[in-house]
Amino acid sequence: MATMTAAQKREQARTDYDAFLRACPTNQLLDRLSDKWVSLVLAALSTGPMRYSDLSRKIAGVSPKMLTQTLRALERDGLVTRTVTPSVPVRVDYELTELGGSLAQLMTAVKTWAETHFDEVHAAREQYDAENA
Amino acid sequence: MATMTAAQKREQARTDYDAFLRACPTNQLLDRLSDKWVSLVLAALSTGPMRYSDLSRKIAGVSPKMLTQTLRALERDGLVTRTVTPSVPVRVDYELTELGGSLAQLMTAVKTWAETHFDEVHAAREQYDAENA
DNA sequence: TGAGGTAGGCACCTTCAGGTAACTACTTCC
DNA sequence: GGAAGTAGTTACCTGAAGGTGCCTACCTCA
Repeated sequence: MATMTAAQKREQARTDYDAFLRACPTNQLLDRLSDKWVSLVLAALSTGPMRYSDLSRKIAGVSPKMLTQTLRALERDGLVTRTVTPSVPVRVDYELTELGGSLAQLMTAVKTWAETHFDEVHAAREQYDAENA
Repeated sequence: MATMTAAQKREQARTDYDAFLRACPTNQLLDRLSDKWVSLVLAALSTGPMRYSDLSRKIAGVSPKMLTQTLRALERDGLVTRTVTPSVPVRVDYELTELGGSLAQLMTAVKTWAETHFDEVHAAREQYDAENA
């Protein structure tokens, strides 16, 4: 029948919306940026190329698993390059591509916003918390 | 003793870094933006004020729980205002503040980047997947 | 000779964010 | 009179992300 319960309609809408979101480039990029480690790796590499172990030291606290996973994802998206030098202890260098560099600039814009407006957000929070004591 | 195993040093570094990240305004903002529903609510409200039920319809698929949670967080950070009109079915309007508007503009910058570079990212992915077949 | 570095891979395990369902209290529409 | 809307709240539950530990294989330094 043509009639659906509200729950059924919501379910249908949810499925459609999920598909829409997965196809949306903005959403996909946000998924990338939102990754805790992606932003840190981008920031670390923005000063120049780095080796795997340099990264793991600079980004203290990252597990080898997540570092590898993050780097692979960035490499797949063409944001970093991975260069293997087959010397005796193998040496692997990671470097931002031009595309990766432009994304890092975007991150800088976010950073700038955060720094200039942080006081306002902080003040709003204190006020809100005080009012809803 | 002054000597620590590598694992202990990693653990220590992780704890320190976590504290550092929680204090970092950029990271806090990224946590906000990275929230799936926050970005959608911001986008929805950028066209003008909306009622609770309008939002839940426009952002199809959001559960009432998450919508409330998201709106409360945004209100707390001073990014949206919540106005209750005590008419007979109570009416609640949500609207972006000036601060929220500036954040929405930042989101627009992200959107623009995503749209202009999506093809490059997509091409890089296809190439990567082809090479690592 | 064994401890640590270099660049990860693999499998298990836990946690918690977010979804689901049910409820409020009052109203209007069919 | 019951179904649906308005604006949520509360309790419960699951799935997937991410952390931990253990492994390779070769090298160097003390």
